[in-house]
Amino acid sequence: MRAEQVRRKQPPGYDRRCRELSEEEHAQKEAEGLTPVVRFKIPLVGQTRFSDVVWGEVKFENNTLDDLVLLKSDGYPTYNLANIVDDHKMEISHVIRGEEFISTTPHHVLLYKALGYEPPQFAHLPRLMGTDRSKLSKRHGAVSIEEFHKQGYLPEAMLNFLALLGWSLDDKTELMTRQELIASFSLERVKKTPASFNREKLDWMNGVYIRSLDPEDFLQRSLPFLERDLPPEVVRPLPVDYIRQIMPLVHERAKTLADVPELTRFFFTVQLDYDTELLIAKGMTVESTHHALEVARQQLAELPAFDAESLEEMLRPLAVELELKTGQLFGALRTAITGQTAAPPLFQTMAVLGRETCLERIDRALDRL
RNA sequence: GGCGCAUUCGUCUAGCGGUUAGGACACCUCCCUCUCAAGGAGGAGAUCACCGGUUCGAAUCCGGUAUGCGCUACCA
Repeated sequence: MRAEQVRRKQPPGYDRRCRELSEEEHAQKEAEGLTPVVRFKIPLVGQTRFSDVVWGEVKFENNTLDDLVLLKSDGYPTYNLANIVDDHKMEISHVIRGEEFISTTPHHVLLYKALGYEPPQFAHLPRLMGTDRSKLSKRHGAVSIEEFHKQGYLPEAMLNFLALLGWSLDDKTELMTRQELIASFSLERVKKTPASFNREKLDWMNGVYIRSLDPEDFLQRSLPFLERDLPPEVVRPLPVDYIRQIMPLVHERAKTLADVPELTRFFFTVQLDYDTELLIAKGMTVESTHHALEVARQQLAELPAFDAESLEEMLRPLAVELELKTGQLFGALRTAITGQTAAPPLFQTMAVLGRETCLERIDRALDRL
């Protein structure tokens, strides 16, 4: 019947053919072996209205409502019936659910009344959509909260971000703690328009929350990600005391906890893999780079204390001595020592890595040139 | 097809009759600076989907159009 209606471009739905069966007709159908369902006889005229915290006063014409099934042919109640009875028995005061239920709400209201129940307060929330305005689904952008956790997002950042989907406090407040959220959230300020996920903004917000973590907390939360994502050749268990020295160097550089392994990888791997070209800073040649690294290597080997401060006190004058810009000398050293052109501050990085490792890496860079 | 809802900078949004249409992300410039970040200071970016109407005055109220979305099960 349904297919037929669609084909004829008729509104699909129950045609009420059995709404007014007589006793005889009823008996006859049963004699034919038909197992009936029980439907809700919706009033044919008038309108049903209810007030929704988000939607305001909502009004539906009764003649657009169809006679929904209350009891299935197997005798079990449908969701629509069970839902109402259950909510009533549980003394539910507020029904807060997705906007897609707004259309069936008048049926529910009518049912509450038919059963002599007092309808609860309704609040229909806007749907969440993907960045491209498409519906969020498992195969399209949407991920479970566990998935976000795996991707390195902090629970407190997620809570803050999610709260802002479909709701806002005012025209400027964005960052709110859990307590502030609890204190200021209100259904009245929830909007009807579908909210959509802005991943870039989530990344930014997560970064804000990561930076607000105290060092030890950041370390503890990062550990599982390091265990999971650092290359397999890095020996486990990971040296926590060593990591404790590394973490402050990448703390403000991580947008997610999942970034941490990538940002710190060179602290753990023995073999650095990089393009030799990267050693040669702008305005320099193979020769000048080789010379600079050689002199630096020699002085580093003799430096009394290998800490960040001493390193800086030694390397800055060296740049002048070599007639190089600091960026040129430091750039060459950075690539030699980290294998990257973008990395945490050089002196602190060197201090954490230690003299032996730094010298080895410079030697290896010299071999390449 | 029917019913309902929505449409404001690139993006997420504030706004509920009178605002220079506010904020955030992203972007650009400058400062800081050994790179990258972070931080600071600026900048650009919106004829408020379109067409009418009401009003002294409309992003805000009312029609219509367009587009998008939801619902339209013997599923929950």
